[in-house]
Amino acid sequence: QDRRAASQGDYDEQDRRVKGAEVFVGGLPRSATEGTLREIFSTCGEIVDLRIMKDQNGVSKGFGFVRFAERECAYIAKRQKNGIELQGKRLAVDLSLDQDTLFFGNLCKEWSAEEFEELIHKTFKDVISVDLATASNLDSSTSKRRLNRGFAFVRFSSHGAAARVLRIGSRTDFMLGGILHPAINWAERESNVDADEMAKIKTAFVGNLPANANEEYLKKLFGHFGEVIRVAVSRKGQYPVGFIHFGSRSELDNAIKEMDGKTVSGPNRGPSFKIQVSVARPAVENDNKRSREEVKTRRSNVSGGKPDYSHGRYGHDSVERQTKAPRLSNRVADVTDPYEAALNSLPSAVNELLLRILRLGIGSAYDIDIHCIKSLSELPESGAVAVLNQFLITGSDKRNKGEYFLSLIAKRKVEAFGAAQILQDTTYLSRNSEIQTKRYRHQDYDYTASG
DNA sequence: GTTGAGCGTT
Repeated sequence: QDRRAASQGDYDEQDRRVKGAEVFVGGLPRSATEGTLREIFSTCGEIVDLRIMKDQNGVSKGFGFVRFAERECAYIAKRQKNGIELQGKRLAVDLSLDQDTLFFGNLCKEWSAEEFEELIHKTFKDVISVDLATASNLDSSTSKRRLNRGFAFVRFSSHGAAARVLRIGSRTDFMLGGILHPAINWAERESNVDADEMAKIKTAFVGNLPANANEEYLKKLFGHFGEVIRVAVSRKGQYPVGFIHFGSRSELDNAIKEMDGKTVSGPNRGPSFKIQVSVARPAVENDNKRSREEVKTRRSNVSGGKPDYSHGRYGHDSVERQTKAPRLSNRVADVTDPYEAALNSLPSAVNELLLRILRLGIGSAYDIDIHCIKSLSELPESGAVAVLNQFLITGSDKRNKGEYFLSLIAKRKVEAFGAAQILQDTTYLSRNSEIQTKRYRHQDYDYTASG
């Protein structure tokens, strides 16, 4: 047990060291194994972790990840291996997105940013940053204490650290600050569902069910938590999953608290299993039936607008999401206005985000002046999107918004510049040969250990 | 061909 604790600690150390050192490998032939990957990439530097993603049946999905001991190795891997052929297929090698940020929803709106940050630091380790969505001017009419918007983004020192928190935090008894069960997810995997809507969800998602679980069985299990309006079992996947519609949110919260992670006996006193209960994801509304025009009007009439779950740190939000996102503006473009022209010259995703910030009053055209926009346009689209998302969340309570906006841009530019330097730096080639001759003991880390 | 688990029907 001590050894396990120690190795967990080492793992965290390792995690931190190798940040940014992972490559994504796409275009793998189905037959390629992890051994194949290792063979290919071991010439780039020391590999500390590598995996090929597979479906439930263990069939390769055709892509994988290789994590190196050093960041430089990832660049080398990209240079050396991107586009090479493997069994007739062209490999795609790029720096991995290496997600390390979690979305926290269903938070207590009374928490101040400071309180929440402290709470997060007390509850989890390896926290890098905490961004609680603060109120924009939505509630400016009320004189009472400013409420937060009920969601936050928390960044961790590594994917592994974030994944552990996701595991722990989506479990059971897990109550943040002892009072609520937060909705935790990977930050950029979420769609455009607003936090208020999320808090209204009264449906439980029930997972890890045995194959013979049915509606009746679930009804018996969950009936006494309150009013059960409807129970549904879906058998689309290889195991069934359940949905329990409760009469109120508190009944749902209680059911999660009591049931998630519990060992229960299966249907007809079948073998027992660990049931998993969580807040269901919001049902996807199908916009197809509704005309685009209707959507536009409906959305633009919502005063204040709604927060967006997509953190967009990497600015490559799915096209699907982009097309679903409310198309802004009944604005009449005035092309003679240089400010308007600068706005229009931005990529559409950037333009929309910026318009949203202006519309929500998180920043004004006075704060985000034409200089800011020019500076923003010098960033790659993904960087600009990231800056705007960051501003969207943290900008509203900043004193000098224009300065803050520019500082976010500057940070991005330094990052971009730094990366370019690394790529052009020839010294890493000689370092590479050093790395190759060094022999490290490869350690297998226990991903399943739950701190 | 960007994961890390799983999310449907009235």
